[in-house]
Amino acid sequence: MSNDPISRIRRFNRAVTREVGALDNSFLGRGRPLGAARVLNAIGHGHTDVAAIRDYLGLDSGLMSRLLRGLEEEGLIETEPHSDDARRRVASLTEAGQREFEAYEDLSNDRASALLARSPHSDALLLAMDLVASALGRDRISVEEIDPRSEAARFCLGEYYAELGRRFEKGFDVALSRDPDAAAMVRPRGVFLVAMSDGLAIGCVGMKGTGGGMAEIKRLWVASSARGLGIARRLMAAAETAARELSITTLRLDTNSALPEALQLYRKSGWVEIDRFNDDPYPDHFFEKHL
Amino acid sequence: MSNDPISRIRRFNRAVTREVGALDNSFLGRGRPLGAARVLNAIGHGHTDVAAIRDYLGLDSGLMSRLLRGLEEEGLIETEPHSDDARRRVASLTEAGQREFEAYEDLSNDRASALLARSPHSDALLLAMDLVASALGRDRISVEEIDPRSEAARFCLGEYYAELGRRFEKGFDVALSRDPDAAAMVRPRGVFLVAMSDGLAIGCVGMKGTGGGMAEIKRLWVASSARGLGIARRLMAAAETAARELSITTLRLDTNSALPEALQLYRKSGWVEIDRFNDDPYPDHFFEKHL
DNA sequence: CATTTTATCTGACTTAAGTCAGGTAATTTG
DNA sequence: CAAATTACCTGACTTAAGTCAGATAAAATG
Repeated sequence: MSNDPISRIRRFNRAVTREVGALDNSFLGRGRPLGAARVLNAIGHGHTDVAAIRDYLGLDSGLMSRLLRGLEEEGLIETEPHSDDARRRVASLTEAGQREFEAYEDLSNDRASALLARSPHSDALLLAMDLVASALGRDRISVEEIDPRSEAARFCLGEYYAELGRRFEKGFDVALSRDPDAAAMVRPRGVFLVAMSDGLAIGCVGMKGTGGGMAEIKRLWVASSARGLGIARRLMAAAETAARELSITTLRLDTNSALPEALQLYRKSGWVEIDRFNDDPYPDHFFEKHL
Repeated sequence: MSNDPISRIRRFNRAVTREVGALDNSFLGRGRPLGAARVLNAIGHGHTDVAAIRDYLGLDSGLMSRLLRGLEEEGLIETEPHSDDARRRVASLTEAGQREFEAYEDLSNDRASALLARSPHSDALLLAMDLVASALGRDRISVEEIDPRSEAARFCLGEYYAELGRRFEKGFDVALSRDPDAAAMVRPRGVFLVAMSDGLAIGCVGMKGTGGGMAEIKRLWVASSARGLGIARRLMAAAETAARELSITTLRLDTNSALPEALQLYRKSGWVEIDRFNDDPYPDHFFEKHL
């Protein structure tokens, strides 16, 4: 009765509603009703099209219109007709609006810092929060193509190397491995894909063109807090789609038996094991797939 | 920028606000404003005193009064003066009110089940939710004395034995250990204490009187999702307080080196290591503390 | 026992949020 | 190019939520 799954979820909801309730109040305390603050926030976060904001916040068009007029009168935003379609309007922050938006952001950040500061074992708490957020937001996880030298990509690679270091008995040193240079993972030679969940990178995969209709899959990683959501499968599928677009007909990859989930995924999705095709010291399994 | 702790907490808040927002709507859909539904719920959950409800929900006394009249007119609740103090009023559910309250409970349970059903790896998700709920609710964790044969106590003991099974190389079989009989952990011979966090038992400790001003500390356990919150320390402190009340002057306990956190706690809190005092096959360390 | 305090109630108000029926101007469609 | 559609705006309305100043009756206080 007190420890069954449903009670545990409801307990979680109660605990979090309290906390989030307190966090929602950060919208207050600046002398502006919640509706107006939400619109200001939406604009600050890049929702400029009035219809997009209305849709995002689920507002009636009449209410939306009034909220926009209110923010305009406060001198926080400006609106102008859309350049392509004069019926539509686009909103943007004025300088004062930008400052006000940042003040709200600071309030939210302060709440988050305060929560962190009063939590011991904050690493475990953050991991648990990541897991919950990824599970709740699983329908909104997207796979995006980014530059392998970008911040999100470097974050993923750092986590990937750290994971290998933990998994391999003798650790992992990037310098000893054949580090694929980033330029080979940019179109038209290859691609680098990340899985994004509400702004956080939770997985990645690289495809490195090697010439002659061939490419190698590298750096497949999924955050431990996001496993079991089918993300590796989605990343691999997206990589194969990109490969076809780039007229690549044969994909190869190497991996290690310390990564059994990866081995299982490859075997289940049409890859066939082949002989060693490089002298990298880490891998002990080699696969190939014809597209 | 996208993977720092503060961003991760804010991502968690966004994800959970969506979910909880959807859950809050379970209060709607029954043709009753949120305020009235919250009061009905509070009464259903045992807050009968009007002042207590007002305090719990943070409502103005005027508003509270009107909400109560509304629920009374709907035939869902009844109020009567408090028997000790006729200024105060106590509210209770009518039969119709009880049914309505249960309908709300069912809606909440359904939402929770739906979340569970669409989540793979629900064990990991539930553990993460427990951890977050315990961390957010750490200020509301209480230590309570309960019967060692009650459901909450048996849940704790089950988790404790499972934990020993995982920690000990050769597993753990209760039958081989000197299972303290429950009667020895009830006043006046001893006590059994649990740590409760918003309705969930997250830790326990037993004290078993052995006669002659002596007692043994048994079954100290804290849920993995609630470690680092100082719960073991609070449980032990509460057990010592209870021991003094029961005129016990010497406490003893046995433990195992596979439980290093426990060993460290005992050493830091005034326990001294002594020679083996029983022939139980599991323990390899023995401690004593004079009160 | 008169005074003060406490718990609740009532009436008069305000604000926020949302709904709905037109209205206007730009754009799309047949 | 007339008719329909679309995007947004405006005015009139409703509901929910909350605030505040007394009113009332019971209980506590000196």
